[in-house]
Amino acid sequence: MDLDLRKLRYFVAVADRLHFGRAAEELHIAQPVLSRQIRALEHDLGTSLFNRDSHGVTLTDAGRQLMDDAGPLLASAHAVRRRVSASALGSRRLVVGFRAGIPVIPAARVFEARHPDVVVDVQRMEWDDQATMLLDGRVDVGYVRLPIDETGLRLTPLYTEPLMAVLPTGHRLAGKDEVSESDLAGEPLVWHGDASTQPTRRPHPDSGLRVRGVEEKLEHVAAGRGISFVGRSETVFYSRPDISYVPVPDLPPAQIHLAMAADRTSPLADDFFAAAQATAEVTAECGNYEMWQRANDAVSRHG
Amino acid sequence: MDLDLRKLRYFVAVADRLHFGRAAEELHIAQPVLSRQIRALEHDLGTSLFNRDSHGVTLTDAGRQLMDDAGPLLASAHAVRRRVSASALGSRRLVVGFRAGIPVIPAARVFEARHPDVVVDVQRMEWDDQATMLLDGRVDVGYVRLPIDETGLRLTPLYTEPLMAVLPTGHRLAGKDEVSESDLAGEPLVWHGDASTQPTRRPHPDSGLRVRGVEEKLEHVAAGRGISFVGRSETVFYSRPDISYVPVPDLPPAQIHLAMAADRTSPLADDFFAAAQATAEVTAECGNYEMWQRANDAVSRHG
DNA sequence: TCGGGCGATACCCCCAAGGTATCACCACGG
DNA sequence: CCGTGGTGATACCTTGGGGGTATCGCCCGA
Repeated sequence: MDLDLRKLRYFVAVADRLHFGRAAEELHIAQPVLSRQIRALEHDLGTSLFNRDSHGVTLTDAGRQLMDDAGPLLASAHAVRRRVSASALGSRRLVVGFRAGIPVIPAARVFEARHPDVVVDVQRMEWDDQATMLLDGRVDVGYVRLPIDETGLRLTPLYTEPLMAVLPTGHRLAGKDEVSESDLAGEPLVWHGDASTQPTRRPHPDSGLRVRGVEEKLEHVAAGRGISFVGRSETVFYSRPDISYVPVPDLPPAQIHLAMAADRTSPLADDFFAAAQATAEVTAECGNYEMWQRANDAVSRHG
Repeated sequence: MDLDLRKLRYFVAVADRLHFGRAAEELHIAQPVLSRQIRALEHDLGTSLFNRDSHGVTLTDAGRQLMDDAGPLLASAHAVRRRVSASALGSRRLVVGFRAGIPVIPAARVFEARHPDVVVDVQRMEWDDQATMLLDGRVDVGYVRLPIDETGLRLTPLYTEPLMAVLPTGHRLAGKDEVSESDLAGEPLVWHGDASTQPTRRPHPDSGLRVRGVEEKLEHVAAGRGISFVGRSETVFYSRPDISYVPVPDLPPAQIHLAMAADRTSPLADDFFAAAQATAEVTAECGNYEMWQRANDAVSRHG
């Protein structure tokens, strides 16, 4: 009658590896049990999900369809459990996710003014888990950078910011007012999974270093292992003496969106949405290094 | 470990009725079983979901939260099962839902030109099930009318159409070129659940007749039991001699959106989206009675 | 031809979901 | 003040399914 989420989880494990033995090991159950559970799921759905050839295990059409759907469904179930647990503790709390460089403070202030009893908790996200964290309820609402798989999400554009090249301070282009993409054509690239900071197709997409967070990226660039790109706001919050940032005006700007799980209704999250949209200008301006300099200059002149 | 969807379904039954015995009856299980299952669910979630006072059963905060989330989750699970079954049959088929008066043909033609092997199936929806049908997979993509609860849905605006008053042919205003809302202020109203055709607040919202489909609405209006409103396109597809339609320019127009479940990824549905957006103009124009008259006149002149 | 890898089968145990009978509690009427 | 009916919880039984181990059947490569 009802879909069995345990079996679904087992199915995902097998479909990921296309190998019953290793999937069973991963799930900490015996292989025959897994075989039987998958058979039961197939019986339940009235169709076979795997082709068991002598050459190995492959997905059927139905299996592929189930694979597409299983992830979001399991994530939703996880999110439900998480939210119920949270509301059981009576916690008036909103978890806001953000990508590196995006300040949550402006919107949080406005939000907390309207909801003095709610604590805004922040949680940094990376390119490869921003969607998952929203879908499985680890964050209630998040500032995300495009591109993102918007399956199961509700996105609202907030603002854009220009991209900057990340160069070691000693680099030949380090002092320039701006560079073009072609100026950097020959440089080795420190890859970030986030395609928003991947300008155009490079000849060898798997050559060079792959990093996950900004700090690692900067570390590699500072060590001279390559160059990279970041959104302008990151230059404010991650400034270091051995790194230079140079605008690259001919690259399309990075898009910052606000996102939440599409299958939810939450007055708190809605109000945070409103607060974030109201403060989008301010939030964007926080990423403007010139603005901070002008402000600092004004203070020091008056000091 | 995993949420048990059967227990979740049981929970919804109890929460709907706030009565264990009747919920058990509805579920076709014995009442003690239901009590035990709910206890197990509460234990699993680590919190109580119901307050069992001597005065009856009420939801706790956690229970309310779970109630908000349970419906969409169960609908998603249902949708997954449905889609897997469909793809098991190898059926290249896309089910398009539509509200009364909205022609699917223009978009379907464009879509079928690109996917000759896919059959476009159509399914009429009413105001009260349009969201559910999209969420539980009975339709893959749908033309919906606002307002709609967009939880779990992805909406794209297509076009708007003016509202028309529905009057019996003998009505004092039946022949007019247009009427204003105030002209109709005293008339009894045939209520449609769909608020898109409910102009402003009426003094007694539960007075008068309540209907579900257009045909029933027209039947009542024709019988002189009241007046009503519809989108302009419905006047084309539901024209009858005993009913007159009169434009009401001072009412805000009805909004037609295209919708699909947000937790899905489907190339077929995406292509239908594209086709529907490309043919939005034509689709809207199909609802223009004047256009059809001009076309008919041209044919008869030439015939 | 034979051994190794892999999924399926056979056969156990045990827990949980289903059932029935009954209890505990409370509101309410006589 | 005491039955009485309604409601959820408890006790106890049966059964199906999820967990395990041992083993088979099959195919492939040495």
